[in-house]
Amino acid sequence: MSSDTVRVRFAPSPTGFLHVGGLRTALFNFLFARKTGGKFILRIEDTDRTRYVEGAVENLIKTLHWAGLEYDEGPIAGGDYGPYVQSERTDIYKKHIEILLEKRVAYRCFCTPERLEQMRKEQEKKRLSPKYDRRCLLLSEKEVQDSIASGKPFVVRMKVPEHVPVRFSDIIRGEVEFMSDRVDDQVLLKSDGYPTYHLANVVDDHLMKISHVIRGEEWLSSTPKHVLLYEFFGWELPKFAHLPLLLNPDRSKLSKRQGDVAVEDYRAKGYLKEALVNFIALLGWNPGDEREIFTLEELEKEFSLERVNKSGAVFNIEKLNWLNFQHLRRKPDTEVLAMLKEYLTHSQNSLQFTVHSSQFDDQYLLSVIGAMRERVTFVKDFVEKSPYFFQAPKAYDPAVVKKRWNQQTPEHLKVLVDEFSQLVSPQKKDYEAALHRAAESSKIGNGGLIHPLRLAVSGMGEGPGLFDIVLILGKEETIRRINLAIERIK
RNA sequence: GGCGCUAUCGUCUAGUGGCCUAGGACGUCGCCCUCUCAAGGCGAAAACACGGGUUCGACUCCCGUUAGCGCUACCA
Repeated sequence: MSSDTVRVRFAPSPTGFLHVGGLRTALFNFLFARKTGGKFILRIEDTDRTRYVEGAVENLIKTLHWAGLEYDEGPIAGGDYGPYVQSERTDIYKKHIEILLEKRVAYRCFCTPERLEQMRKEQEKKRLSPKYDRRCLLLSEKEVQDSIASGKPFVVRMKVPEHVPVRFSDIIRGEVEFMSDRVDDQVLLKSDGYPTYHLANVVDDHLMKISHVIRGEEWLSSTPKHVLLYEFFGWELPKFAHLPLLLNPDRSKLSKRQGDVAVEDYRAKGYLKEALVNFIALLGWNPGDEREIFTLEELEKEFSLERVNKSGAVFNIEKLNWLNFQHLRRKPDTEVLAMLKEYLTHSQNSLQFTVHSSQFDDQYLLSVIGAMRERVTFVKDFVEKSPYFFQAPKAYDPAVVKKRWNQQTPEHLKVLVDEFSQLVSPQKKDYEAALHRAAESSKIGNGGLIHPLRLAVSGMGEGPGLFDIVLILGKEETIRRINLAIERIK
């Protein structure tokens, strides 16, 4: 490229949902663009009509937007180098195929898929690496013209030069070299008139003035084909950076079967975009110091390709959970409140809220958030880990009953109810003092009352400070629950 | 099979020849705090794949072995 402006692209093919590996590739491209003041471009690689999925493009854009990775040029948004959807650029590819044909660095191939398959089988039998045998390269000009005239379907293949080293420099991996003999005469234009990835990719990257090709490591092996194509056209090579793969816990390439791979899945499970972005940024990249928690804005400032690793990284859900916890904790109350309300309205059906009718005012929810903040990883945990703030206990944890509840407990709690009943607009310290008085008059330790009370109001043996719970629930509800527990726990 | 890439605690990683008796984080375990559970604090167990070189000196450089992964389509 003549200018030194950084232009990078994320070029997914719309075959379904956005894969977390794809999001990572998109993120690194985005961060590199932001860091260098360059442009981040979205290009849709939909040249395989058989794999096209309805709505996939919209979903891709939606998911990228959710993650905060806004593109500067691309479908819908537009830009000076469009269209950004490859299926709308077929004329461009055809024009470039003509150039290659003209230069004799590409040729038409009339071989049928059946013959190709047969050929491959035989090569495999002889333990040769499968490679097109160049039969159609031997066709005379007349034979070619006749075949075209007779309407025989054909593809266009690149003519790979024999026995020359193909070298390129990868920002992450250094110098990489392949011998051209190992490179197949790759199909560039399919018989349906659509280009293959290899052609479309090179043509578009050049035409869109892409300065850095940042993509997954699975593309490293086909890069020689691309390098050759740039040479054929006489174009300057972009810089390459092949990112390490994301792996399953068993170190195979990240896939379904072993968990969720769609960004949508994580979003649906309640993961914050901040956590997911932070997590995948750390998969293959690190700042060089000991910081772990990053916002997207911080990543934009810190990122560099030089600090990207070479080896694959296992997608470790435990750390993602921890990051979700960290990012959730850092959110202001008002934001958490909005998320909690959103969650509550969507889960109304499965829960029967019995506290304070079915509506919880902001003040109430805010106090629940304050009490549970240190104890939740997901927004849903506010309800799942402390359901007692939303409904009276339906059952009492048997293990806790066994440990904290004895024959005298109901008597002691009755004394406590008396003490609580006399309180007027009690504060936390008032409940505490009342409990102390009740314990004293029953001649038991505070713990003998605290634990049963916790069980009575929450049904479980864990949670925020007991007096925080009682204060949040309020005097009436607390007394109601104590009486309920006395009736129900035997 | 061929070609290519990779190789530090279970996992993510720091480390660019002496600072390494290898640092941090997640997870695990223990202790402290404490009405419980968390959070927090403190601490523990836990790694340089192997073998050769190069060098006064290798986790770091080179070679080989092994292992893992990727590619090997008219898919991207």
